[in-house]
This record gives sequence, structure tokens and C-alpha cells, in this order.
Amino acid sequence: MLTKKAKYALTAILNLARKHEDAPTRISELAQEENIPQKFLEAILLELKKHGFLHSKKGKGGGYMLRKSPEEISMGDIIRAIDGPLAPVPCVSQSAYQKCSECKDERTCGIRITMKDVRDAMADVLDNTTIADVLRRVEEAEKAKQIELVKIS
Amino acid sequence: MLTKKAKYALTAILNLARKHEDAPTRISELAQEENIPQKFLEAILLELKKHGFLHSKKGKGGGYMLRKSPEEISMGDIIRAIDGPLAPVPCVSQSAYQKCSECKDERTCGIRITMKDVRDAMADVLDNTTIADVLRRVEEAEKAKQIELVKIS
DNA sequence: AATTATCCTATTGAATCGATAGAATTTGGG
DNA sequence: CCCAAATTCTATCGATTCAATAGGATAATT
Ligand code: FES
Ligand code: FES
Repeated sequence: MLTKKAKYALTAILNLARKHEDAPTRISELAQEENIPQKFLEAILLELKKHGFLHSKKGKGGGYMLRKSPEEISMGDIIRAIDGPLAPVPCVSQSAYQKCSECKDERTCGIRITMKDVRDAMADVLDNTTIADVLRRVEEAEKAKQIELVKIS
Repeated sequence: MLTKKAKYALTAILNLARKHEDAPTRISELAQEENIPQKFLEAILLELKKHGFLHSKKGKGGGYMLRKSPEEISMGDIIRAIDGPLAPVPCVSQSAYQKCSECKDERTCGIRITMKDVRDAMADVLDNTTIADVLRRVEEAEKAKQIELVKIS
């Protein structure tokens, strides 16, 4: 399961990407718009900044804005930064490999063999879906919704 | 991440499937062979039994054995039974759907759109990999390992 | 009856999750 | 230069989950 923290992080970045302005957005504004506890969001944005996704400006007229373009940020990047590796077991993680203490032989471990496939399938989706991709699909969905509404009325 | 509990469950079922005998296997034996804390394994096996994967026999000569054949048990079945739904967000779970309280509209939620793809990719692997499949692949890996060893010597 | 095993209930310590409090720091404007 | 507005930092909190253990109750075989 995604933690709420990661979900909030994705929500915040998607929000900032949709704005796509030069003017920074205040934490308080972001928190209100997306229904995220402000103090919690504070910590999350700071962490995202430290990972290089955002940059910030203090004082009056300050706030957060994207550092990279939406095409350069993948969903996998953000989730890894906040929740850690995607892999279901540490021995198949590309970004944070660790030996499984309880398994005798990595090469012949059935769990590892299967979980490698799972990790690859997840990474294939998450590393090839950028924030820009998501925004496009959201727009499509919004259009489809409008058409539905017109049909009903 | 898989919990240790789920990992132990998979290990135990793979062990029982490899034996594939009519004679039941004792918890103590299983715990020793796979380096699993015995009392913890007790609880896990009981849970697997309640989910219909195993059946047990009490008293002398007793122990656990598979209830279904290795071809009938998928990795996904076991993981869902122990760790719960595969889906990264509740709104895309097939087995345990729940609305996301914090999202405004499910149809136009970018996180949902992406996570649906992730869930499907994971389920595609885990629901189409049976215990029998895993055992086959482990055997192949063991043969490959033997060949390696011969080459080196 | 004795032995061998699973079954059940309860509890524990540690870690993680989700969130909050309060003060420090930086920046821009008057 | 001072004030207000914003981020930044430190610290702590309660609740839940994770991983494991303890101790006895129950059932089946010999
Ligand atoms: S070696 Fe990592 S799961 Fe077995
Ligand atoms: S509706 Fe489930 S993630 Fe948004």
C-alpha cells in the first residue's frame, strides 16, 4: 500500500504541475486545495525539495514550485523518494539492493524469482509514467466526464 | 514490501509442495528446515489452514499438509490471504474495494488512473504464477547452478 | 494414561505511520 | 530598519502494525 505521505506527495506535485506557473504556491493554499493537513504537508514538501523535485522561496510572495518539468518526473521517482524501494523483497530492488538474511541461496529462491517479475512489472509502469502523462490522462478523463454529464442532462 | 509473515507463509507452502507426500509435516520440522521462529510459524500455518490452503492432523504422526494441489494455488492467493489486497490504493482493489476518502472524484483522479495499471501489472504476475510454476523454475535454477559448479571445478 | 502434536488466547517490544506544536530563519515591503 | 509573511527546523505524540513469545487447552495416537 502507498502511505498517505506518498499519496499527499503525488497530489501536491500533480497540483503544482497543473499550475505550471512561475509564481510559487503557498503551503497553506496547497493544503486547502487538496485537503491535506498543513503541518504534515510542510514536512512532505521539504522532503520533496531535498530530493530535488521542488524549489522554494521564503517570505512574502514565497512558496513552492516545480524544479524539474513534468516530463522529467516519473511517478516511480516520487514514490521511491517518499516510501522507499518498490521491490516487494530487498533482494530484487535495483535502487536499494539488500541480501535476504533468511534465504539460503538467492539464485534458487522461488520467492525471489517471482518477486523479481513483480518488481519489474511495477517499475515498468511507474518509471514510464511521468507527471505529464498523468496530467494528460486526467484531462482526457475530465473531458469524458463532461460528455457524460451532457448526455444525462 | 512483503511482510515477513507472508514470506514465511510462501516459504512454508513451497516446502510442503516440494514434499508432495501424504505424510504430514510437523511444525517443528518445517520451522527448523526454513529457519522460521516456530511459534510464529504456528500462527501462520493456522491462518493458512483457515484460508483453505492446508489441512492438519493432530497428535502423534500429525502435522500439516497441502489441501489443494500446487497447480491450484497462486502466489497472489497466499499474499492476499496474509498481507491483504495487492492494490497500492484501496480504490483499485478487485478483492477489497474501498473508496478513497481524500480524493474528490474517482474517475478523474490521476493517482487512481496510474495505480490501476500498477495493480493490474502485479496481479497479472501473481495470479498467473502457481506454486507449481515456482517449483519448476526453482528446479531449473538448481540445475543451472549445478552446471555452474561443474564448470568451476 | 502418556505422549505427541495442533489449537487458542494473550501479551510484549519495537518500529512505522500520521499528525501536531512551537520556535527559528529568511525574505520582501513599507 | 522593522514588520509581516512565508519556509525551515526540532521534537514529540498517539495509534497502529509488525514480529515474536508465553502458556495453556485440546485432540489423536499408541
Ligand atoms: S533471496 Fe530474497 S526472497 Fe529469497
Ligand atoms: S480515488 Fe483512489 S487514489 Fe484517488
